[in-house]
Amino acid sequence: MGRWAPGTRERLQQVALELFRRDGYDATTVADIAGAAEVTERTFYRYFTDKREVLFDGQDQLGAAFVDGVAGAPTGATPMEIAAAGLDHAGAFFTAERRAWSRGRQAVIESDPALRERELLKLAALADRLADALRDRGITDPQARLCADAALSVFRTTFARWLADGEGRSFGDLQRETLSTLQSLSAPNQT
Amino acid sequence: MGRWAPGTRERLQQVALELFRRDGYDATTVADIAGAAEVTERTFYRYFTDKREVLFDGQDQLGAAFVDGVAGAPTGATPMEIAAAGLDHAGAFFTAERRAWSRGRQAVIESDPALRERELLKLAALADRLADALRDRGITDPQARLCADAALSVFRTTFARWLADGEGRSFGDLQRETLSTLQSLSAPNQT
DNA sequence: CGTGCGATGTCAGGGTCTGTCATCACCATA
DNA sequence: TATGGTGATGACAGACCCTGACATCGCACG
Repeated sequence: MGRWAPGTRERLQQVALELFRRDGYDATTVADIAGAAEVTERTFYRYFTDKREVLFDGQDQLGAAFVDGVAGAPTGATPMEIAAAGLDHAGAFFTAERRAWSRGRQAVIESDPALRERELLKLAALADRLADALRDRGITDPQARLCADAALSVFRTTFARWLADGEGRSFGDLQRETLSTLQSLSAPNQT
Repeated sequence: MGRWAPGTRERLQQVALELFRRDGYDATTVADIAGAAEVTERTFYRYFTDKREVLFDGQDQLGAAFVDGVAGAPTGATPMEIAAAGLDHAGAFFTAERRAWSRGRQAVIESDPALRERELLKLAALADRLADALRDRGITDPQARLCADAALSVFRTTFARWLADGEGRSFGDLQRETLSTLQSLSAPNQT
């Protein structure tokens, strides 16, 4: 391996987030980020395919958590229960310490349509992985996709609630609550 | 209104789709599209904010159909039934005659990640409109969002099945089938 | 016939992203 | 110590995307 200043990737990510928060995503050029991280613009593009991609990195672990949770679900469970096991397993990522950082990052993402677009693509990729894992559990195709989409919807909703929550409730608790809300959609509308 | 050759917008859209299919999205430049439509590149950007946007136009009508369907749903229905009314109403757009054109367009979209990204954004916007319509029907917020997402998942799945279907089944029939599949996700996994 | 207006053309320029080649630090080996 | 290989980085050049600013042209209206 090369022996240059290690952590170039992490430095770029950190600096990018700071600049985006301070000056806005659009007003920050890739040259700005690279300069602040003391590398060339060209080097930035060696680590990230995109200007946007610098904010979306490490979703692999989250996807793996989904898959692991699904694989570990008890046999004989309903499709939704299996997906719920994946959700529950992935929820461990969102600890109280990470919440402030997540909030800052999410504020940046929601400030620019291009970033929201990329976020949707990443979530779709997560849904694809989850659907694959469900198929491995014997769930056939229209069901696997619908179930994966529903699970990701629960995840997204929970994430938003977790960021907005002022009472320090845990991600897992919120997610179980959201999941039970989903189950009630075919019940008569509550007042 | 101006009196130049009318239909510039439509001409650009048609020409763009043809070029994308023939040469690929990435290999087609905006200058190519504009040239083929006999206008300037600058004019292209007066009609479409984006190179991608030329493929995504007229989703307003689809969103309006969702909203109308939701507004016309019977009172006392469950949230999911209300959303289903929106789905059913929107399904009328997808007639047998439009299927070949939809197939060609979808093939282009799926050929390039940037276009898939934009498609996801448009679908998310549809989900937002649907969620708003559900809130107007008195469905409160976590439910409205989950329900809208579930409905869009049904729509997406149905659309894919409709394009792939070789037996000429109608969009509406397929969508009702998909919807009932969704309802079965909390039932024991069928063999 | 002149004036106003809206669509288009023209031009300049910054930003994103890629290909290509040179350079440099480090490591292994003799 | 010297030498060569390897991988990360720098340095350009260039195509394409997209925008702002101003000029121009065709049509409508009085």
